[in-house]
Parts: sequence; C-alpha cells; structure tokens
Amino acid sequence: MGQTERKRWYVDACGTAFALDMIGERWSILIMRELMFGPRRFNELRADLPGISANILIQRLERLEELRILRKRKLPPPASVQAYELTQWGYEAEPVVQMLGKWATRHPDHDPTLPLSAASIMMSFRTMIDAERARGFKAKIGFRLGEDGFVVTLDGGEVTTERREPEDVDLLLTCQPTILAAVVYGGGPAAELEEAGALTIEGNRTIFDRFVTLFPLPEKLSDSEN
Amino acid sequence: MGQTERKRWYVDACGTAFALDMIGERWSILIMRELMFGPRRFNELRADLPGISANILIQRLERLEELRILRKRKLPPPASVQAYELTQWGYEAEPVVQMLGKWATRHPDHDPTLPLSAASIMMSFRTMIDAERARGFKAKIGFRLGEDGFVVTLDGGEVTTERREPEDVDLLLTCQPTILAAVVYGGGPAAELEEAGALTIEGNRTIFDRFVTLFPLPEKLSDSEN
DNA sequence: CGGCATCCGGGAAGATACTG
DNA sequence: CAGTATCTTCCCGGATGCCG
Repeated sequence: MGQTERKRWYVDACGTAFALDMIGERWSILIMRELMFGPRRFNELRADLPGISANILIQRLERLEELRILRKRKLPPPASVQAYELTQWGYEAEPVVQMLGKWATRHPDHDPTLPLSAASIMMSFRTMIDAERARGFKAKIGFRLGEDGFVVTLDGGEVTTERREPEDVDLLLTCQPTILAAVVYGGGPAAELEEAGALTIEGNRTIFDRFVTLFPLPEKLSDSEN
Repeated sequence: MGQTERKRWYVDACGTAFALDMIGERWSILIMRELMFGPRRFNELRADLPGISANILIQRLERLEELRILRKRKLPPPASVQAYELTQWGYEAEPVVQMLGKWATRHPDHDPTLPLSAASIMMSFRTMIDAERARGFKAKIGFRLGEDGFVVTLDGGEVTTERREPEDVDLLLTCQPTILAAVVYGGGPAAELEEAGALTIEGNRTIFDRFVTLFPLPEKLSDSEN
C-alpha cells in the first residue's frame, strides 16, 4: 500500500471532470506551464512558482509523473542533473493552458503588474499574437530574462519558441520578465526603461518597434455586458 | 467585513494563473459545464453534479456571480423561479471546458462508464464531432435524457444544441445519458438496448445509423509513447 | 422545495526546519 | 541542490436545521 489513494474525485464520465481529477489540484497546471518550453529542475520550478512549497511541488510532480504527463529525466552530460520534462501528451495540453489564460484576461481584475515567470511571458506571445498584424513579418528575436534565455522565431503569425541561449538573432532583448510584459502589454516606455538600465535592446530596432505592436490585449468586460 | 477574503491565490500576472484564481477551485468548472446550454436551478445543478454538497454549491455560485461568470435570474412567468445563467463571457469559456475534456480522454484511466449528466454528453457531441465524417450531413435530432430535453442540429460539422423539449425533429432518442454515451462512444448494441427498453428510437433510423458514427474517440496513449 | 447558515471531522495546502 | 519531516492552517464534504 505504498500508493497514496486519492479521496476526492469526481464520479463523472465527462472528460472535463476527468481532466480535473488529474490536474485540477492547486499548482498542477502552472507546473505544466513552466515545463512547456523544455525540462526544468526542481529548484527552477520552485523559483518560477512563487508561493509553492517544496512538499507540494514534490507531490504534484509525483502525481503528474504517475499520470504520464511528465517524466523525470537526467539531462545529458556534463550537466547530468535530474530534471522534469513533459511527455508528448503533456505538451499537447498547451492549448488548454493558453485558452484558460486568454479567456481570463478579459476580466477587469486581472493584474498584469504582478510578478511573472519567463515561461509565462513567452507563452503569452504564442497565445496573444495577432496573426493579422503579424502578416508578412519574419524575425528571430532573442531574450535574456533573468537567468533564462529564449529564441522566438516569428513567421506570419507562427510563433516558435526555444529555451536556449540567444545566438544569431535579429534582435536581442535583456530585461526582467515583468519589464517585458510592461513594454509589450502595457505600452511601457521602452526608451525610458532602456535609459534607466532596466531594458537592453540590441540589434534591429525596427523589428523591436513592430514586435511590441503584435500582441493586443483582449477587450475587458464592460459594465454593460450581460 | 461580510465578504470572505480568499487566503490562497497565485501571485502571478499570467492569465492562466488568474483563471485558476477565479475558477480553479473544486467544482467551479463543472458548474460552468452544466450551465453551458442555458439556465439551471439550484437543485438541478445539485442533481447533475454527483457528490457536491449544498454549501459548496452555494459558495461556488456566489463566487462565480461575483466574477460575472454567471448571474442569478428569475425565469419568466409562470415558472417564475430563480435560476443561474452564464453571462456572455461565461459562455465564452466553452472552448476551455471542451479542450480540457478532449485532452484528458486520451488517458487510459478515463472511465466512460461512470455516470454522466445530460449536459456532459451534449457537450461531448460539440467537442468530439469529426467534421470530415459529418460532411454533408444535415439533421435535427431530439433527445429526452431523463428529465432533460435537447434538440441538436447538425449541419456539416456544426453542432447547435438547445435545451428544450424536442419538436419537429428527424429523429428522437429517449434514454439515460449513460446509455447514449455507451451507444455513441462504446459501440453499445442499440438494437438490444432498444429491445430491453433502455433506449427508444423514433423517426429516421438512417439518420440514427449515421449519427452514431460521427464521434470517434481520440487514440489512447500507447505504452510506447514518451 | 429552494436557498442559506452553522458545526464538525478529515484531508489538502502552506510554512519552516532539517538532511543527504 | 533536491528533496523530507513536521506542524499548522485552511478548505472540502456531510449533516443538520432555519426560513420563506
């Protein structure tokens, strides 16, 4: 009887109910979000999920592994350290994570000034890009967000995101995730932030100017809306 | 200080995290599922959500109303009774509910023989229809599932669902939701079920024979799958 | 019957300290 | 760095009862 028996589950054949039996507990979906761009280590997850405690993180990781949403993996040498990585099926949950977010941001109480993980802002680009505005736009953009490097390839509304050190990019942005969110979603003053040292822009500034216009926020709910 | 303050929330600007702050608690999403085809009364919700207790249902309804996901409404006379109805924005969460379900049913442990609400099976038709197989198929199908009547209009992959008493339909099916699920998703023996009185088929049987082929289940995860 | 409050037990989540 | 162990707090679920 080494296995923990779950005491609370939905008695319901509906797939949605079963999804919530699997990943409806606190933190599970956010852990999946953090893994969407590749393997992460225990303490990286801990750092990117403010407020989670180690025992809860372990519990969730064990459960998600049991469900085959993720697996434990040794990263290749020389970094031969343990990490957690989504399975193919786990990666297929990306649209679920995206749509939850896209739907929720219409609520007036959503506060985009809260802290943000690097994976969150990278995911939001995939969620929020306006294909119309991005038509004909091709660019390879690098990001250094705290410790995390990303390369985003934009090609006509398609957003390809890799978690790796930026090389050979048209544009390289260095800042904290929250700063990037402020610039892209809040119309934050890029020039002033750059002046203040909170943002570094290297490479093609024309691409930068276009990039920051590609991600319109959905309209907030209006008072008149039923 | 009449208002209950939430003690546990995510400190996270990500829209997904905010969605989970709103509807991440137990039962919330299933309540929304039950309301997707129109207003429901308190005890109807209670009956369709096996295992929920009255105080929890009240708590969730209050929270969802506060968030403007649903509203309380008096149904028009003579049935002037109170009911709960999604707002426009609440209805817009349908794709989220659907994708959760569609993703989850690939897991081998999903058990489609559990009890099922009428709304669940109706929702599943919208989620699971194979547009290719339904090409060129037009039909209006009525359902009587326990107490609940529905009319489903199929038109080339489009599924329109109304919660109302079936009238002027090409085909009328009367059974329990679980029976319908067994026939459509489990290849259940319609003839035998009809013989046994668990299923009544009225109207055009050619439409019935085609209808039950339109909803292929996604492939289960294989052992080889990483 | 529909809606809501209150109490209680158990289990899940959170905080903190500790270990290999 | 990657987890355990322990203790506390809070949430969920069930029962009961009130009120219109």
